[in-house]
Amino acid sequence: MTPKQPPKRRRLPPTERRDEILQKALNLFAEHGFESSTRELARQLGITQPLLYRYFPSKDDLIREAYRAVYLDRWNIEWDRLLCDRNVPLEERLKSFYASYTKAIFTREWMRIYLFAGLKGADINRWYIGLLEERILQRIVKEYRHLAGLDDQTKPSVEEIELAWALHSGIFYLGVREHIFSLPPSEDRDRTISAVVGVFHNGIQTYFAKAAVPKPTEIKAHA
Amino acid sequence: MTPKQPPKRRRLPPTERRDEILQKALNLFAEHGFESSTRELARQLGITQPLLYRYFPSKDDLIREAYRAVYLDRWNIEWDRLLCDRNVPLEERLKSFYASYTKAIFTREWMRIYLFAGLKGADINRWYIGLLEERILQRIVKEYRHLAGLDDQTKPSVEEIELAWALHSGIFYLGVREHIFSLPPSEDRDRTISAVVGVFHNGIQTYFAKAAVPKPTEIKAHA
DNA sequence: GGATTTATTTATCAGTCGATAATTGTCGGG
DNA sequence: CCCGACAATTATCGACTGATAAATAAATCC
Repeated sequence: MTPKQPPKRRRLPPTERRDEILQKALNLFAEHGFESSTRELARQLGITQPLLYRYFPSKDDLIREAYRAVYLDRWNIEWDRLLCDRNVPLEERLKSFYASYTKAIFTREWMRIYLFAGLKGADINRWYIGLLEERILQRIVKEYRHLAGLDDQTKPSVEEIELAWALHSGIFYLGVREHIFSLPPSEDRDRTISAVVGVFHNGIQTYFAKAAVPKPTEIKAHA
Repeated sequence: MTPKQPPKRRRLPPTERRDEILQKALNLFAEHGFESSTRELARQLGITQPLLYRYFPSKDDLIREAYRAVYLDRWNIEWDRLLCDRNVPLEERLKSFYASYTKAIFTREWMRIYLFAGLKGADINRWYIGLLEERILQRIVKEYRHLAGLDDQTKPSVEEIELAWALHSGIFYLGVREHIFSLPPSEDRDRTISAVVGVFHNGIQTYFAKAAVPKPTEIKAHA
């Protein structure tokens, strides 16, 4: 037998302890918001509350680190490249992008911290939305303009971006329903995404067809 | 001159005071969440904190009243009737429904309390979503089935409801962007709604057309 | 106009919050 | 084996939380 009792104090290398704290803080913030107490956090970690202050100067710093872990570390730089690959049909590109995107962000931590931060007014949130518009939504519009035989270099109009937003939020809200409102998750998310993208794809082409170079008798479909 | 000073104590009839408190509580909860302190609430009302407890037995009761004011009092019973009126083209019905719906709920109070409540896990939230599915989303699906010449009596499939959800959230998220993420509001909301509904309308008809009674030469879509 | 009612205030309690200073105990290097 | 480094603890502060009981003052009634 090993009579050696586990020591009352578990002494860890600093980086390890720090990671442990951050991870648990992420869980806690996601579950109960940023007003979660440092004492509850310490309790769940099996440590004392003042120890937190050895690794994070203040609770606000801990919150900022939580933001970073959620927003920065989960953005896949492949996404916008994937959307541009014109060797693949656009509808298919969108389906696989949203399959990948939702796989990355449809977690309890990401979804809930994203909304808690939004309600709190954290400006990192507006920054993220800017990134989204620039890298994803504008790209989607440009690809559809190209598909419709329109100029795809000019900046998308406000209305076009709004349409891309509608597609995006239609899919994003699947995660909201699951993780914010605690409704049962979709049985087959990719299939749902497929259907939603499909409907959008058909509808948006009609939309752009109306705006296309008007030939008196016919409208060109696609190149 | 009227030398009569306003009395140090403003004595109000109970119902009036109660309404005043509830209204300010709504503002405060919407802005900073339900952890807003009763002292801050009293301060903004120009009264002392213990007075609140004469009108609401506890803070939780005050929160529940806030829910009620947001969820119950803003549901327009005309909405589902409006969606059924087959004298009006469906696309137009949807546009005017969403113009009316967003006019009712796109307020800072409604939007933010809705999401705060969701994150808190309030079950009144799931109840509201149930209402939405039953009265709005199912109705929309039925109307499109009817339009496509399909049976509109059978319960909508999961996928059909998901498509209605996608439309709904696409529009709902306009309010999220404005009131949760503090982005500038749409310049012309009704116009945006029009475009979104339009795209959906065109897309969904293609979707249902595929499911319609198949002509001999056509091939049925995804089996 | 004095008594009664009751809306409102003052005073206060027991917990909890984030944060700091001083103390303790575990581990690795000599 | 002991000692220094430092991870982790204990003790504590002042501010704030929701809530209660008792005192006060404004309106109403006779």
